[in-house]
Amino acid sequence: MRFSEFGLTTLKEVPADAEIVSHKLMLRAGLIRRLASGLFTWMPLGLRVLRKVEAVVREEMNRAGALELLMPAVQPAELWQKTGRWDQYGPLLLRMHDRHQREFCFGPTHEEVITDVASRELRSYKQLPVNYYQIQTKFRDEIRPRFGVMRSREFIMKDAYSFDIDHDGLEVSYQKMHAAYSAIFERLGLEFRIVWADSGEIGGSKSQEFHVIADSGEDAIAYCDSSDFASNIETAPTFPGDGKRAAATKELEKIATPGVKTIADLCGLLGIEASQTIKTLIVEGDDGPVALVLRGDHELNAVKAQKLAGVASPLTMADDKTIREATGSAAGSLGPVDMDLPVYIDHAVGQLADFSCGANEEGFHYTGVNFGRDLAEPETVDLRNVVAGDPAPGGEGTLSIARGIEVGHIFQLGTKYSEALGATVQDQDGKDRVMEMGCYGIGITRIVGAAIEQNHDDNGIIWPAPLAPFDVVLVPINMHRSDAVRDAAEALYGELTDAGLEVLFDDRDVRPGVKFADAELIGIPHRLVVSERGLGAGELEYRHRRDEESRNLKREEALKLLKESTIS
RNA sequence: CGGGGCAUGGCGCAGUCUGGUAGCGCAUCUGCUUUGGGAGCAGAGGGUCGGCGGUUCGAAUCCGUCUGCCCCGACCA
Repeated sequence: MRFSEFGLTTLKEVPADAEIVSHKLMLRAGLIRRLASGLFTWMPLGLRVLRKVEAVVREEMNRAGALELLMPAVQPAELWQKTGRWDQYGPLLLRMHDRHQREFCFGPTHEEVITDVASRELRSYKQLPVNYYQIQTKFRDEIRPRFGVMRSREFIMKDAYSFDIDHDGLEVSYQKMHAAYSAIFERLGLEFRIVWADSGEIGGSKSQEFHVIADSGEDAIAYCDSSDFASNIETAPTFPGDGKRAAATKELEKIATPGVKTIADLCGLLGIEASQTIKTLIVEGDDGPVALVLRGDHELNAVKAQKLAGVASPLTMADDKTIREATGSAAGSLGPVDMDLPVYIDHAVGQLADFSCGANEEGFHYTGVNFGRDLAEPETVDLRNVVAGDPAPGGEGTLSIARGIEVGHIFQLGTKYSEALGATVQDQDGKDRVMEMGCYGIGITRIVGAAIEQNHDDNGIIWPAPLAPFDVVLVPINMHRSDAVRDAAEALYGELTDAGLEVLFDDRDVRPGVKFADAELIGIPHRLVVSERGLGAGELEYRHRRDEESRNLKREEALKLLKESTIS
């Protein structure tokens, strides 16, 4: 491709709305342009990268025996009503009407449609197992689209769905996808981690996420430094303490704490650590409000809390009025002592002695609170997010926390959808059996952003070879004044292209600095410079995007190196 | 959806408080010079200042209202 014909516009300055580095670089390098909130056009350069991701995903899915098909993006409401998700999905689902006022949605995912397809297509256990996949545009009307392509409303997903006769079969299909996903992210050159996850809205039992490790990631993941345990922080468990609680040394004392509203206020006033305080949160419950009690320095885990008996799901914090009616006090002065509500106490709180908490009276707190004396001995539950240093499951090692970008997710769905939509096959005995399903997603567009988060420097993007929009950028110096340079560059362009390399030939009549800056910004792995100086010595200048320095190579050496390093 | 902020040539911003002929940088176009790390000089084009309504002799500026966008919280590939 000749740069002069490629229509690429790069930016020196970044639009003010870009927050994270991948978003900025994607705009500056001309990969994407924004149309509206959460909607992006993939410009020619960006589309080349997107196609590379798709190609790798497609190859590995095919290798794993999955069958590509393509379902409609627009789906009839009836299917969603049958599975109950028409009502459950809420505003995330983009709904619309056709001219006959029939209801449709723009598919945010395709469990309903694929299960309908499978129920019509699959008759016999002999047709199983089968795994259908597609690469397609989805739409989710996200509450808050952000970070460019990382969390857009319209995005491209590879979604796959497996059908098996029984759970053992599902396990096999699931493990195949586990292996295929690992192969995909390996090939894409990404540093990733597989973590246990909550299956959330989609439903089902077993579920794992594939995270690209990056500080800008929206998810926190907990992993063990001495075992292979890794989990989304949503589901990483905490454990009851060893029961060795310190003995009470202080008397219960009620003290005036005017104006104290937060844990930080309380610690400041009393000169104690947050870990010696507890906080009491009031949430909506099935039969009135419920109190959740955590150590002052810990965070509530919503996924865990909403699974507790009597707690409303999704988790909803009670409003001020409800709190006042239920406790007689305002948030900021709450505590479990003499609290007349169902109370759940976190494991870590059960380990405390001589702690401080609100007195359920505005402007007053207790200090020297102890279980077994001021409060009943607690039955504790797992309520909080793990923190670095917590013990890992299995009893060995401790947890560390990292940030991750979720680029893939695999689920064992079981029969939730096949049951609802009557997707059955006949087994060996001629009896109808509901098929066991798995579903497997990869965020194609998100991968592009995630790859940049992991591979960039101050000058721009550094594409891993399998994602690069071009293999080589060919930079002639002063080509428009030197016939020798022009001829040499044209010849190289032809030769490299004929050898099957994807070459970006920067034939623009601009100063060398501009070409170098653009080449680095858009992140082409190999750079070959043709200059009069080098030609005199029979040499070309080669530099890899990751190299510090360039080196001079004989023409034939350079060609050989390029041809060898880009064989895929 | 709750809380905060922003909206002025393609992009980044100033001007708004204190109403009086819309400005700067980048980008674009023309010419000359320059040519190994985002060139210099000279010139040019491009904005009904987000929409609507109001106050005023006069509104980018004041008031009202609507819309869009961004950031912080609950969702997910």
